[in-house]
Amino acid sequence: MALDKEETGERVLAIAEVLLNEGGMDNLKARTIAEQAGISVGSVYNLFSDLDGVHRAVNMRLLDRLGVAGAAAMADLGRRGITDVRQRLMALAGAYVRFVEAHPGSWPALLAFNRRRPVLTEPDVYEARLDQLFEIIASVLADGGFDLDEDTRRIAARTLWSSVHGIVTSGYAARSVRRQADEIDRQIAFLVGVFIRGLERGGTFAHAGKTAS
Amino acid sequence: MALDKEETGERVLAIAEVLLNEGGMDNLKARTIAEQAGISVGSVYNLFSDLDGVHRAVNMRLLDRLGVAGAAAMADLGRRGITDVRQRLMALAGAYVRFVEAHPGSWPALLAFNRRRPVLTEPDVYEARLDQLFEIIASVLADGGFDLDEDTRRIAARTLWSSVHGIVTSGYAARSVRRQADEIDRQIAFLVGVFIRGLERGGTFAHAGKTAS
DNA sequence: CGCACATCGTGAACAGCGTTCAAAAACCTC
DNA sequence: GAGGTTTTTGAACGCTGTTCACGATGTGCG
Repeated sequence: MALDKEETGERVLAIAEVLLNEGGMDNLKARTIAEQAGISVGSVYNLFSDLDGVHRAVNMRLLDRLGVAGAAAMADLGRRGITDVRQRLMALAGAYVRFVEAHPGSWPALLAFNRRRPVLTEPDVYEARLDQLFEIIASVLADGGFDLDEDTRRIAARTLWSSVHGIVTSGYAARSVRRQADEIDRQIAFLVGVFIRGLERGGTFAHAGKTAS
Repeated sequence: MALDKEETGERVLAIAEVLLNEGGMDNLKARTIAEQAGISVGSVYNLFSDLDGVHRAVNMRLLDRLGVAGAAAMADLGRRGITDVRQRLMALAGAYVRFVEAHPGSWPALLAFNRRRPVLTEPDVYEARLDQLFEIIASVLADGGFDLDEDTRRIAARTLWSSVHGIVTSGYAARSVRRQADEIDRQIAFLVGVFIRGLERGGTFAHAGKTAS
């Protein structure tokens, strides 16, 4: 008819993302996509192998957008001449919080998706996009004058990311909706504060992970 | 027949947990439960309102077991006369890691379940069980000689929990299966180390969560 | 014991889902 | 326009959660 294959694919992805965002994973239905895109069910399976394929593609877009958000937050601070480590880390965390808030259904769906398909979905692509974020965090830490070797910086960056991620996801699974934002902000501020203080003290962090048997 | 209602319910829950643990949420099917429990599909709906109801009940058992695991880890250390904060926090984190490893399907299913049903499932019961864990962490912090007021201790405990939780969940969604355990252990050790150092420095942690607009 | 009533277990039936695939339509190429 | 190729279609299949009339099973009472 009018649109070529790629264009229709983009439209399907846009529709799929809205569906995911509004109703979570359960809301991503082949028939709904087809109807809203003005194509038949079969055509959806012509463009993508699976509904999982559609979901994967949406997830890629989300990860890209998250990377852009993080880089933009850093660029913004750079433009304003802010180099304070705390402010930069808080800005990154804030960018993540805003990103999650802007994607209330599709981001949880991404997390649930990864949980459902353990390692079957080549994680290379996923991890590559996440590495971009780790790089940003690591570079902030590198500029903080903490005297960390590269390996420690790598662990520190990933630990920070995982922690913020945990705070946000635990926070949104918590009780009242009103207190969520407050609780998340406080925990993030606390985490960043403690983290910076801890790093400033220097010393080695290489302790074996083994715990009581 | 032979078993009374409650007993059959327990059997259903045991079967449901095995199903969840082996195949995740998708593996919890009414017909499978009925077949394995030797009852009819309708009877499942007689014992529980929904499949969600079954899942909720399984989740309660999991949370109880997690609480027991945490308390047991503390009791073990107490029995051995270990009062070092680092060791106690590492033991708690280790207990959580082992718990997640022991429930490779049902624990992710619990997390995904909470994500799917935002606040509809009265969170009171969930939160009450989690509060038990926060209490344990907070009491460890209280014994650490950190000079924290109660509110700060509360935030610190929840932040620690959320962070460890984030590390574990991010870790198991990562690339190679072999490196997962190592990466998780290293991040946890790093987090606990930095946290303790940061707390030891004292000072106030009350910074507004507001970031760059 | 017999009868009425309540309770409970049953599985066929329904609506909805992801996915497939023979056929139809559309599109090329000569 | 004919012949061949590609794309689109939607009916059909097997599976899912959930329901509900029906029959079985218990329970209380005269």
